[in-house]
Amino acid sequence: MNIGSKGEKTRGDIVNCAKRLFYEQGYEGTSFSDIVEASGLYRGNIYHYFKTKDEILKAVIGQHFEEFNDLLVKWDKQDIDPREKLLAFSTVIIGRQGELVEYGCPIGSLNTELAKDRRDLQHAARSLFDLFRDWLAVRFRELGKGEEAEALALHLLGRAQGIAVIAHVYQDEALLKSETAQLRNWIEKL
Amino acid sequence: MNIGSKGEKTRGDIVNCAKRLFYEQGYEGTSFSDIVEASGLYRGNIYHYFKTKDEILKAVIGQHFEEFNDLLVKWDKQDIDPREKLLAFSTVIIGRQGELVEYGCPIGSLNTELAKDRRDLQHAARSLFDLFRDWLAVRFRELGKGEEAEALALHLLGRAQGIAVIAHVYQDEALLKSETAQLRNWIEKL
DNA sequence: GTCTATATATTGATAGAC
DNA sequence: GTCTATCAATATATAGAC
Repeated sequence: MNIGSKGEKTRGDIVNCAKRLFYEQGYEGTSFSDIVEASGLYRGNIYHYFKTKDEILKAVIGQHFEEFNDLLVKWDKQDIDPREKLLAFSTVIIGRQGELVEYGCPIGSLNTELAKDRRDLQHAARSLFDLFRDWLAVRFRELGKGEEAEALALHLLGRAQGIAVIAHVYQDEALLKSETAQLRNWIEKL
Repeated sequence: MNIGSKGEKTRGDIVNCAKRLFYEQGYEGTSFSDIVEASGLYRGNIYHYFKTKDEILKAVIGQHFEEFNDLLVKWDKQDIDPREKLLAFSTVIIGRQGELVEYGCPIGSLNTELAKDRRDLQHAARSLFDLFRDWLAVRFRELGKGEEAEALALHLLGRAQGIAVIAHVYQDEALLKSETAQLRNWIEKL
């Protein structure tokens, strides 16, 4: 398949469509027919690009990974100190407030769903956590945290996940903001 | 239906069976046939007690509520100071370490799943969060936290959820323990 | 209250004409 | 690469004899 071909566009349309549906309805909660309807394509057409629904999910996870990675690379190119980068991370949480409150954290909720009964797919989804964990650990090392860096990265990830879960469960934007402010305060005092 | 009748036992068997399956496989991930097989009952027999699968889930949520409530009442009857009670709460998190690492927090993962596309059922599941939130708020008020009490209760709930998500995603008991120790430390310094 | 048989819709997936 | 038709399995749910 050539770059810029029609096929590549169609494939990308399928992935972006599925990415939104999986986020809003969950993976199991989204049927193949949902993807057919939302994309406006024909069933057979989608199966031409992806042999199974699982393959679509893997492509969706790859798409998430690319987007988040681009964001992290963008921050790294900016000449700001590590603490500012950590604060930028904490801001991502409330970046799309409405979406997070309505559908939860796209990474956390996907992993939580898949870890129940599709651990094979969860291993793929976990790569999204790894991406942030590794990036955060480097930032903490730059802050002089040395051996603590890895633990601090996981701690920060956990704090962010906890905030996302509670804000999602209670559909509460104010709670999301106040908890995020506390997290930013924790970063600033480090 | 009379107390102690055979029907009540059968009904209880169905609920306990479904409770375990919903926890281990998720609600959507558990089929009616799974409940039939695991309980050893006949399809029609189960439908005799519950009109729909949703009704089974509501009964399961009620069962969770009763068990957690009994636990909180038990703690309240013990003559220990509020801080000790908060520490007891933090210990519940690691109470069944293996289970939490393997299947996640039963309350959090259920709410996260249902919030995606079954918000009606999630409202029922949220009552489990409310149970702990209210109990924690009273404990913080007893600690003299006044108006902060409600926010502290939600903060602690979020911290616990974050720890559960990360420990579950990474299947890491050591992480669960170290993060819980940090949380206990936070409580002791309050 | 127990047990069997079946209805009906939806699922993910395939075959093959164009 | 597009489009239609359909498959086999599984889902929840129901009817009704015993």
